[in-house]
Amino acid sequence: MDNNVANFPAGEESGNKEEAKDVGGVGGARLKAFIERIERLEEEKKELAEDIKEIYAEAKSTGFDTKIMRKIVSLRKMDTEKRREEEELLELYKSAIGLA
Amino acid sequence: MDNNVANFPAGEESGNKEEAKDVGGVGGARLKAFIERIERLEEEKKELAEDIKEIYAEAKSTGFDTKIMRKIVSLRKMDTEKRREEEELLELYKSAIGLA
Amino acid sequence: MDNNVANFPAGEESGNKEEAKDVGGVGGARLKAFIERIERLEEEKKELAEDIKEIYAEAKSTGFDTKIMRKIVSLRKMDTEKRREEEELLELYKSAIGLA
Amino acid sequence: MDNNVANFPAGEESGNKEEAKDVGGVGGARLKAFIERIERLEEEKKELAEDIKEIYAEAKSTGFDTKIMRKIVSLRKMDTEKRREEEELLELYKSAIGLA
DNA sequence: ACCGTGGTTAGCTTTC
DNA sequence: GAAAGCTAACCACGGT
Repeated sequence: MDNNVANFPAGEESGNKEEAKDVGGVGGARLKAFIERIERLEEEKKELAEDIKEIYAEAKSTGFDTKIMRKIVSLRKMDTEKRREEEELLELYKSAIGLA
Repeated sequence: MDNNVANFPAGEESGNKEEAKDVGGVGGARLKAFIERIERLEEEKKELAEDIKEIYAEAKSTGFDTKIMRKIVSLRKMDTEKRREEEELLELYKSAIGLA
Repeated sequence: MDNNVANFPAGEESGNKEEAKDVGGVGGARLKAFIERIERLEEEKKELAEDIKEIYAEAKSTGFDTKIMRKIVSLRKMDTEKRREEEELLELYKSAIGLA
Repeated sequence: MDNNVANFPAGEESGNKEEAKDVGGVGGARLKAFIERIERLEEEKKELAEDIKEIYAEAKSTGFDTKIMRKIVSLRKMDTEKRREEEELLELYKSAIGLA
């Protein structure tokens, strides 16, 4: 068994092998679509990262200490995560004692 | 309201240091605004990361090998970056010879 | 002898470059020493990881739910880290207002 | 007082479920012991990681390129693992032909 | 027994 | 040049 739909270099279009997994055919098209969607999202992600950087820069030019700001953001994130995990733990307890 | 790490202990308002950053005053409000903007963007960033994960999952369930896909995306990104750097270099050349 | 990835191709011993990092000479010996120290420590680290695994296994065979245990450990670690970060933040504040 | 995540909400002590895991009773003590053993080991693990970092730092200050060093360590590890797997395979062969 | 998921770790990038 | 945060590969575990 192999899921080699994604096999590439693929010279000739012909069905030179019954194992040929649609290289360059519709599978290739689908793959391309997937990859382009991913790339688009990664592009957006990168832009957000840059926006964040800019905010820090702006804050800094306003006189704030970015190191402190980062620490604050980090602590608040930890709070959030902690609460989330505590809720998960509670769920876990409940299912452990058959209260799920 | 909840965990206001961003609310300051804020001792004396006085300018005990000419670099004093307006602790607890209007500066606190501005800081809070900055931090919330940052948190919002980080939230969006996280969502995008999840979207990307989902696409990989979808592709996988279609039969594609995600490890290969990741490699492809990575390679294409390198191409992009390389091209971008080459263009920057070209700009540099142009400005160097007064064609900016 | 076996896998001497750390043994250098090392051509001429000569100082053909004043930046030369002593390739194949005494530098090689020092490098080897560094690498072996690292490998030893990584080995110990690996053993600790295995010990931890064993404890979880033992706990599991005693009837505990390891998933819950892992969550507890994780939460307690977060507490520790949070406290540490809060102290750092305090220091940061102090130095920011010139009380360092 | 500190963060006793490990203390249980612990409702009825009774065996309200035959699957009940002794919540809050002697099981709690055992659990606590397990968790503390784990935390101790993880602490040691962390210290080793720091030691390793220091060695890299020291090597760097001696003029070595840590990036290269990391690659070497990684390659040697692969060698080691490969050899180990080959030996396992050999053992397998031996037992297969009754030479175990 | 395998797959999928989540956690861990190491390496890279960027900041100070 | 050192330190930290972010990202991406890796691995181990639990569930099906």
